Amino acid sequence: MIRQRLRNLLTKLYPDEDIVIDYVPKDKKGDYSTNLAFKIASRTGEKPETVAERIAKKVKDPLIADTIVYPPGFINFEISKKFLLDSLFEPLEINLGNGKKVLIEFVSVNPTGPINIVNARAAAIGDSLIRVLNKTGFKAEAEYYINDQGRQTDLLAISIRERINQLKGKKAKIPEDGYHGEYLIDLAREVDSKGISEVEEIRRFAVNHFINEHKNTLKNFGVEFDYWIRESDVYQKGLVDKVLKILNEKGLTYNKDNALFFRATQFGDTEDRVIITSQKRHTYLLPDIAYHLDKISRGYDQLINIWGPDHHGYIKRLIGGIIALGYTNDLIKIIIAQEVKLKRGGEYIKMSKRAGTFTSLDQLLAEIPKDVVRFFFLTRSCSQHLDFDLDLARKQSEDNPVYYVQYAYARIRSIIRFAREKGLELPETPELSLIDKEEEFDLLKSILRFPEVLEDVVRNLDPYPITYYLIDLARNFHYFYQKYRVVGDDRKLSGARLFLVNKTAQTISDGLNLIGVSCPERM
RNA sequence: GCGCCUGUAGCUCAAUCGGAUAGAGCAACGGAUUUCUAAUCCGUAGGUUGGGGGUUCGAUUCCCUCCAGGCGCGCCA
Repeated sequence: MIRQRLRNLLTKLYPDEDIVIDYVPKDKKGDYSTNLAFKIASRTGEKPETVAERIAKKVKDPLIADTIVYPPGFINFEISKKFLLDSLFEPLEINLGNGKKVLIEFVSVNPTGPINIVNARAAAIGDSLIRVLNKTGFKAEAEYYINDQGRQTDLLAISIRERINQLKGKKAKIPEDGYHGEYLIDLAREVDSKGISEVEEIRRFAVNHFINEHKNTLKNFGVEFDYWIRESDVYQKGLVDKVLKILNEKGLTYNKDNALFFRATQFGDTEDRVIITSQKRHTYLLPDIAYHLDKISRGYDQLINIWGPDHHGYIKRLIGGIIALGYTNDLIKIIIAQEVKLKRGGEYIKMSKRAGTFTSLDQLLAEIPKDVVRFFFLTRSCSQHLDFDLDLARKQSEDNPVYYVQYAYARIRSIIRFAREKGLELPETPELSLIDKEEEFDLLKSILRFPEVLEDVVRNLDPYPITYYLIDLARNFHYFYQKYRVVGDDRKLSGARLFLVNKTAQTISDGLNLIGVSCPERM
């Protein structure tokens, strides 16, 4: 990684400085730059340019072909062409994780209805993060948590029972805070045909039904989980009682109004939280803390949860619970994936699973190709709101940038097939010194930035820069392709270029794979 | 009221930890193919980065304030 090498170089010279390496704008000389001179000058009171000149003289490495100081104090490094060309031979190996074990829990939709579009965004983000982490030396696993106990599944079962009554023409009333979606009618029919009528049994059947449905939907979306953990498992392991005992012993609970409160305010929450209601029912928080204790005891170095924005108020109390058990708060990191707003007919749709007004991922995938959806979700940072206009989705899908990227790949594969027809195979030892055009080097530099993009993704735990990177890489290829031929009369030059574009295709393929998008050989 | 997120070209969005003259795509207009895929490329046009103040050598980025929008604030999850 070139950026890292430059960083190490400067860190050796200035061990106390936090070295930041940036890219140089296209109209300036050089490839990478640092603002180090500004930082030092602001402390010493010198002119940044003077400091920059001094630093520039000290930095020497075969990697650097030239060092240019730009007023008012930027130091730009031009990377040696030989180094750039030699880098093409190196396989992509990035170790940022050192085998660190990471568990990402995401989607975790309640088994009370289909997966909706908002959940799908989290699925795209989480799955991509897993892939990137595993590519960069972490050992990352994906987990899906199922709330198969508690009030929501009670309401589900009762709602289904009432739908059955309705089907039979009996008097039926779905509870106001129950599930009113029409998707339960078919399920009610199925439950009834199996002769199931007791609420507890309905619950069990319905929960399993939705878990299977979620598995299938996610599989169609290209997302697979290593573990499916049920809330009931957490109870069976006795972890809920254990957590309750610990919290009680530490004096972190108290009784008030017939309910048991957890002293969440001691951990920065705005108020203490009920963990056992006056009806002697556990709130979600208690088994959830227990569930996280389970995760921790399975030996992970880092836990990551991806939640929707409606849960942000929940962060303090959960992390509070984890700290209360004696762990540090940096063990867990919670990513809030901002909302997806659905638009139809120019108007926003208010989505609610309980009211039954939402669009499911299955419905979306029936309309829009998976590749387009996944790419689209990752063109926004996690923290950005995202508008999904269903009317325009189809139209937008046609000129979606994902095709721009895939097309570059397909073009290259076509070139490679063409070369083979002409008797030109991909050389193992190409004469890369024949590469000398500006467009060729722009493409080459773009390829070499890939690991740096992954480094950014890991640092911010946000995969969206990959899509922008791939568009840029594809663009650099298309520019090159437009101006120069790969397969021509000069076999050595053709071989070198074939090597370069093949590396491009590999990088595109790697990148698309990291965001769960396919890579067609022909388009 | 409190908390979180957002406001950048006509539209959808970038701008990497505070860097250099704020960039792409779409839409509009004008061009490019005897040769490896035209789902491509070139050109033209498009901006008071919501307003104001502050910190800084430097602010789309950080702080304050105001305006506008979304979401959350339960003994539901």
